[in-house]
Amino acid sequence: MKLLVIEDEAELAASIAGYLTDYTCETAATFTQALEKIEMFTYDCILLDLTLPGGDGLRLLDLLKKEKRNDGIIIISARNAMEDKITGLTNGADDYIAKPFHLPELAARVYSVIRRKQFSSANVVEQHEVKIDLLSKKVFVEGTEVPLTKKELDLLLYFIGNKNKVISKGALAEHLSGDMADMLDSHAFVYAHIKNLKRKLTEAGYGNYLKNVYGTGYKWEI
Amino acid sequence: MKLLVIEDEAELAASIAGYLTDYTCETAATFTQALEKIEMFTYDCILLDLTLPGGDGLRLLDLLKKEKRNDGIIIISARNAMEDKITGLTNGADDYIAKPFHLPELAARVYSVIRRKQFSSANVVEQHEVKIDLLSKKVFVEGTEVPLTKKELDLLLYFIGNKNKVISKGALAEHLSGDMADMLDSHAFVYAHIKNLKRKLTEAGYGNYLKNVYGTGYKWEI
DNA sequence: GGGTAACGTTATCGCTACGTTAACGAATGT
DNA sequence: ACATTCGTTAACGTAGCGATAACGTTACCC
Repeated sequence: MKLLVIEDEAELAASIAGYLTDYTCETAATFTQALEKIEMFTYDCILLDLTLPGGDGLRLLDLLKKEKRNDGIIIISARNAMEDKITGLTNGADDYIAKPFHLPELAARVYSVIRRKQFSSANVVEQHEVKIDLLSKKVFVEGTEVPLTKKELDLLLYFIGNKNKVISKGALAEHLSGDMADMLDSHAFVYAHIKNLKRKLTEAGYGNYLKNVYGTGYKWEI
Repeated sequence: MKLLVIEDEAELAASIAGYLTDYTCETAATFTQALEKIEMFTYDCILLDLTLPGGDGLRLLDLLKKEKRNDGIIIISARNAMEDKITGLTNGADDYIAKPFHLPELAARVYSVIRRKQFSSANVVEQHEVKIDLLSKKVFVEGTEVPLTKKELDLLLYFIGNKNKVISKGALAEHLSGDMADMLDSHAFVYAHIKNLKRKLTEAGYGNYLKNVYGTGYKWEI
């Protein structure tokens, strides 16, 4: 899996590349640099920062679509630039994430975009003894169905997409509620969903792979 | 059941193939590739994108009809290209779907085309204890007729064509009204038709296979 | 190593969003 | 004009959500 991170803030680009270790990440810091890479290679997913020095990021998007490329595209942009969001998505971007964002959140979106792209093989997600049918929204542990609520399934997919990485409670809260503000809030409700997810999985005979990291967050350790 | 997806956007072709798991899907990305496949094999249904690189999609349609082939044909084309729709249908296509479309919608049309072809004389769809005569638009459960309205029948066929897949209320609303905008609206009317369909089927002694998935949609689980 | 404070776990519960159902006026077709 | 069907509305039932509080754990400090 190959990713291209088009981002002029070197620090941010580096942390993204460092976080998404399941993928091979390349980076581009300027418009021309990005153009060169895009014309040279294809990527499974392209992270595109719209505020790019040396050219408008949307022009890159247009280019990709005009060439009928099927690289997945996730727009990265400043928090309140809502117009960008709309323009970006109608122009063919697959997803959008607002700065500042949290890396697990980004990872989940990248995972989701890539999964959507390969709809054929990935409408069933398998991880160890867990099988998730994304079309019927059913979850199986060793063949027996485990009924999960929407939020529990959301959590499970989030963890599987970020396996072996510690996710902060705040990031989880934000992902579940879809609300940026929840990053700062109490997060207490996350406990409830984590608890229920763990309980349902263990009751179905699945080992406890969802572990707490004291003072930091949770991780799905496989 | 064999399908041919003639579509140059690889991502879209993959999504279609991945969604229509009840059929064996082959894909063709160019005019010549499509031509080769068509001349080599016959298909139960051919999905034909008219905006095809390397030749006009309508020429493929003409070819199929000149050879008196009876592969079912569904035209895929850009949303507002209404002339295509008319030309396509008068030239012998069996159905038409506008881009961008939703996969359940496509599945329903594929299902419908194949059934129509397969039972061109009898024209009967059977699913479990449900029997649908598409010509007289009559529905039978274990031999006794169940009078359904147009929308209820439409719903039933939609669900049968997308069995075991969760369909969002929005997609159902859009399918029933034929209006893209209904994807976002209140969808309240969907409740009414679902309720009536369920009532009529259960009153006729049919098990309840139409299930709600909380916060997500409905599915026909068989 | 006890004490303590911060963090994590778990069960309970009211609230809200969602879904169900029935009734009715609007729209449609014959 | 009539009957049928459609989609809106409102009242009701329910599942899941997230807050709360009581209880366990972990880490840290002396």
